[in-house]
Amino acid sequence: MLDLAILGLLEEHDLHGYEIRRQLREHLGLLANVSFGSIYPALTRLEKCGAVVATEGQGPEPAAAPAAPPTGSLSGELAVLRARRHSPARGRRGRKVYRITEAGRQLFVELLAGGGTADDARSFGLRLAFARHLAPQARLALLERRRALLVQRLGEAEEARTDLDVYARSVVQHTADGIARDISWLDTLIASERDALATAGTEPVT
Amino acid sequence: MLDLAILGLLEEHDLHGYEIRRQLREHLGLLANVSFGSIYPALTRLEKCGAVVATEGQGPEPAAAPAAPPTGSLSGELAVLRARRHSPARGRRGRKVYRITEAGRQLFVELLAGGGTADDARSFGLRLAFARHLAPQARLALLERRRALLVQRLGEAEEARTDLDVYARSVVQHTADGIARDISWLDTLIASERDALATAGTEPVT
DNA sequence: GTCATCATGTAAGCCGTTACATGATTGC
DNA sequence: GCAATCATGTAACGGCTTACATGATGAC
Repeated sequence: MLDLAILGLLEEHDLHGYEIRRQLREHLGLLANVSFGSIYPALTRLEKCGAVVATEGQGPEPAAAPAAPPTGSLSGELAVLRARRHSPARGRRGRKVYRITEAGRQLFVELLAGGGTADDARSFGLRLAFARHLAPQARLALLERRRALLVQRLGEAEEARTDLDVYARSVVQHTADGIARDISWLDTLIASERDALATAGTEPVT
Repeated sequence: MLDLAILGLLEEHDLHGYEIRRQLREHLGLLANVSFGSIYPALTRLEKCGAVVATEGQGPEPAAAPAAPPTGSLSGELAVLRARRHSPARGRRGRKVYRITEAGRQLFVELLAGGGTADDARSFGLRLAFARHLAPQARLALLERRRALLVQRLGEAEEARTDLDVYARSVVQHTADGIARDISWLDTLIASERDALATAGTEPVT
């Protein structure tokens, strides 16, 4: 799951571990408190399996900065600014900057589409947050798979409507309501995906 | 966290491991899929530290069944029925039936009140589900602590309102809405707790 | 010169999972 | 006799956390 997040960030721009962590805490509310103890080993692992390469941060980092405007990714630009902020002097210790490879991109899409067996809400939220990188049909599939799962859960939750005291009942009820809410959220997302797909047929997107 | 759940169930009636698992899957939607691989080690651990004792399931289980009506716990009675259903012949292999001890009860209340550092939703849900066993003020404290935490989280989520594409934004937004919803749920619970406390002052409960 | 921040990493441990091994009882 | 269910346990592993160790850089 962390792998997915890391690859997702690297997909947009090269980063070093420390920065990855900050980005995670900052604009992905999910996966706040990930710690270095998770990130660095994950990066090492990803490097070992060829999904990323470490470019030793030498030179004035020719890859990330110069081509800033056309990326369309504001967060990318922010990251560059932040990275630059303190580095007129350059170098700044080891600072291993990682870049995603073609293999990494493949792995990313695979994880994104649901290859991993992870079923939890965080996992799904993360996938959806990066859904832009997914093909429209894959995106739709992701949403519908999740929807089906939640519908099933809701069914189970309702069938478990046994006795229970006030507090337990309240918890169960609130949880069930939450699932229902998630489902209708998914419904709107699915609808807009369908729309996009339909209009794409008649009027191709740029 | 599992300890808490186990102690909570044992608080109401003696059970063996297999049955504990079923009860968890059945009417606690949270903590479904807990597996034997977790439960048995947990029971062993709890036994070792004196929180529960294993009564070897000998004899016609004199503790659980005869005193059924006054428990007020419907789920308890169901469990007894289920346990009896297949056991006119008695014995049924080892079947270690566990009973909670005084020390266990203490540990339970401690865990329940929030001694453990666990901050996640499941942990809280579990605690609240067993909140009946908590003193009114402790219950209120639990709710308010949770509320405070969620308010803080919500603040962080809103401040992280950076760029982000449609999908990521939707996830963040949905998450934030969920937190807001949780908070207002807590508000109703807190209000009714306060009510109960206030009326208890003027008109003592039986 | 010293403190905060940036930056990378290792080690130990927790808490849970899956998969495996074992065996009794009951129903057909 | 055989399969399903009940019942208990062990072993290996996974993923993430905390705490620790290290060191460079820049601000004051």
